[in-house]
Amino acid sequence: MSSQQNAECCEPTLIEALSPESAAELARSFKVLGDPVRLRVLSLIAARKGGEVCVCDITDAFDLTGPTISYHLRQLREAGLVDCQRRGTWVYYWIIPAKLGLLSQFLDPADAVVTSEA
Amino acid sequence: MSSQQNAECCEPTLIEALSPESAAELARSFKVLGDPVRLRVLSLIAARKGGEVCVCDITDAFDLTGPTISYHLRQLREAGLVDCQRRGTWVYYWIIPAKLGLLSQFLDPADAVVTSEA
DNA sequence: ACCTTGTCTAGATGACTCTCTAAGCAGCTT
DNA sequence: AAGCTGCTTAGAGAGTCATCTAGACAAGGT
Repeated sequence: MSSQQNAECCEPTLIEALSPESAAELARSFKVLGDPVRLRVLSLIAARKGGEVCVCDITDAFDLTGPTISYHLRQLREAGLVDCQRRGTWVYYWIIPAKLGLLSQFLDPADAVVTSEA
Repeated sequence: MSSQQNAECCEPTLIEALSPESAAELARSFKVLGDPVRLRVLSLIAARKGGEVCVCDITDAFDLTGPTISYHLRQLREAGLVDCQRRGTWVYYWIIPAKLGLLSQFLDPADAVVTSEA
């Protein structure tokens, strides 16, 4: 948990030459976002008032088996996009906004950086 | 060309319940971003002064065959992330910023929307 | 102690992805 | 027109992914 590597020299953005290493790392995150089920799971969590959702609520929202939802949650977890905690019988998931913000800024560095005008 | 569907009712963001259709469409875009080669190609184009890059320059930057680069460029094209034009012998590619901005805002709606505090 | 319910892991399978080689088209140049 | 270079398409193969069923683990209730 809490392994955001934001302590590097600077976050990469699209308008800078991207090293193969940064590209590989970013691609891993975007690949996890590249599945409709995972996007809907993320959205379901993000839209929830308390910011937390029980796995059973997620499973109920899809026509998929428990193990399949569990698989997708693991992908999201390993990508650092969500984290979870067991509380008694149930396991609750929540979003890690910093990670999403990082990816967002990579795609649209205009927010953070003055783009290089010719 | 110029098929940005930004004329819909409103762009989806993470903090709103995401319809399966929107999820499928967004996932298609993120999936295309989920490859290190394609990210580096995008970055290479975005970082270029004039905003345009010839395919041969892209091919030179990778240890991959021409057809493989061509395959990735097609993925990017079909996702609406880049567009291209043949000029004489060479084909030039450029980025479609609006599409990237859309994806960026989806991930970090805080820029555009006041997030729902509990 | 046992059963029930919630969640995860293991293993299998069909589908898709990325890469290559071979071949094709487009446009120069001579 | 013949050949060369730049780029794309076609088809094949190795690897990866999403899904399932079966089984295991965890926690609570009786």
